[in-house]
Amino acid sequence: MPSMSNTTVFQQQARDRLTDRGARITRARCAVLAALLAADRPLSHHDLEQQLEDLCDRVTLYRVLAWLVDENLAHRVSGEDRVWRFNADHPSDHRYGHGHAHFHCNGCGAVFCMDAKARVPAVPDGFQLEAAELILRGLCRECS
Amino acid sequence: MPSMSNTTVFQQQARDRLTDRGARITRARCAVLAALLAADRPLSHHDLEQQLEDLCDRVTLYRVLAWLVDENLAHRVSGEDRVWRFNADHPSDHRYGHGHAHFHCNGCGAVFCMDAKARVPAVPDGFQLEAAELILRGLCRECS
DNA sequence: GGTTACATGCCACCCAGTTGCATTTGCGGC
DNA sequence: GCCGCAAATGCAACTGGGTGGCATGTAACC
Repeated sequence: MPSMSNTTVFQQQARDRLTDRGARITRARCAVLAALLAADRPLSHHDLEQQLEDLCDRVTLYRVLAWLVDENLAHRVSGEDRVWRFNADHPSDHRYGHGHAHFHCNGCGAVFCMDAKARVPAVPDGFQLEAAELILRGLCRECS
Repeated sequence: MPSMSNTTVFQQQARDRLTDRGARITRARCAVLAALLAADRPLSHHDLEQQLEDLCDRVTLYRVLAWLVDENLAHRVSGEDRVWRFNADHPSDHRYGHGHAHFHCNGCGAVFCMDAKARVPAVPDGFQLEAAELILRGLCRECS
C-alpha cells in the first residue's frame, strides 16, 4: 500500500466486502464499515456519529449497524454502560478468534478486543449452552 | 422454620441484614431485599416492580437497588437487553463465589447464576486487570 | 435514460434510568 | 409518648440510547 492513505485503503476494503455480499454500495455503508475496519477497538454509536460527522442520519447509522451485524460483517459488544459497540469482523486475517474476550475499561469506558478466549464450562441439566463470552474489567493503557 | 411462611423468613433475613449494617429499616428496603433473597435468579427492575406492586415508587425502587449495591448487599448484572438485574449477595451461605458466571437465556432473557467461574487470562502490557466475568448464552430449562 | 426495490432522512415515539425538590418517616434523644 | 433532624420517599420532569412509520432519494438492473 504505497501512497494510498489509510482511509482510502479501508474504504476500498469496505466496498469489496459489500460487493462480495452482492449488497448495495451506499455512502453510509461504506463509511461505517470503513470506520469499523480502521478502528482498533469496538466503536459505539456515539463514536461513529462523531467520526462520520453528518455523513448520514442518526437513524441510518443505527440501521446500517444492524444490517452489518445481520450480514455478519460486524459484531456487537454490549457494555456495562448499556451502549452497544461494534467491531468489523476480520475474516481474512483472523486477528481475534470468534468469541474472543473483551476488555472494558472502568476509567474511560472503552472496550478492547483481546486474544484470550472464554473457557466453556459445564452447565446444569436442562440448560443449552450456545456461546460463552469473557468480559475483563480494569484500566486500559491510557487510564492506568 | 416451622409454620413461618417463606415470605416472612426472607423479610426477617432482610431486616437482619439492614440492622447489621446499622441502616435505616424502611418498607421499601425490606421488601426489595426480601424479594431478592427469595429469588433464585437476578431480578430486573421490571420484575421487582411487578412483584412489589405499588409498594413504592419506581424511582425509589431504583434508589433502593443502587443503595443495596453500594452497601454490598446485592450485586448488579448487566444483560444483553440493556437492563440491569440484581441479586442479593448471600454472604452466609456462599452459594456462588464472587465473580461467578451468569447464564443469559436467549429465549426469555432471564439470567441465572452458575457455579462456574471465569478463568483469568493474561492481558497486554499497560492494561490493569481488576475483574473477569464469564457470560454464558443459550436456552434455559423453560426455553429449551 | 427509465424503473423499481431498497436505503435514507425526518418525524415522533418508547423505554430504562436519573435529577431536583418538596414531603414524609425512621430513629435517637428528651 | 413527643420532637427534631437527617435520611428516605414521591412526584414530575428530564436524559439518552434506540425504534417505527412514512415519504423521498438513489443504486443497480434493464
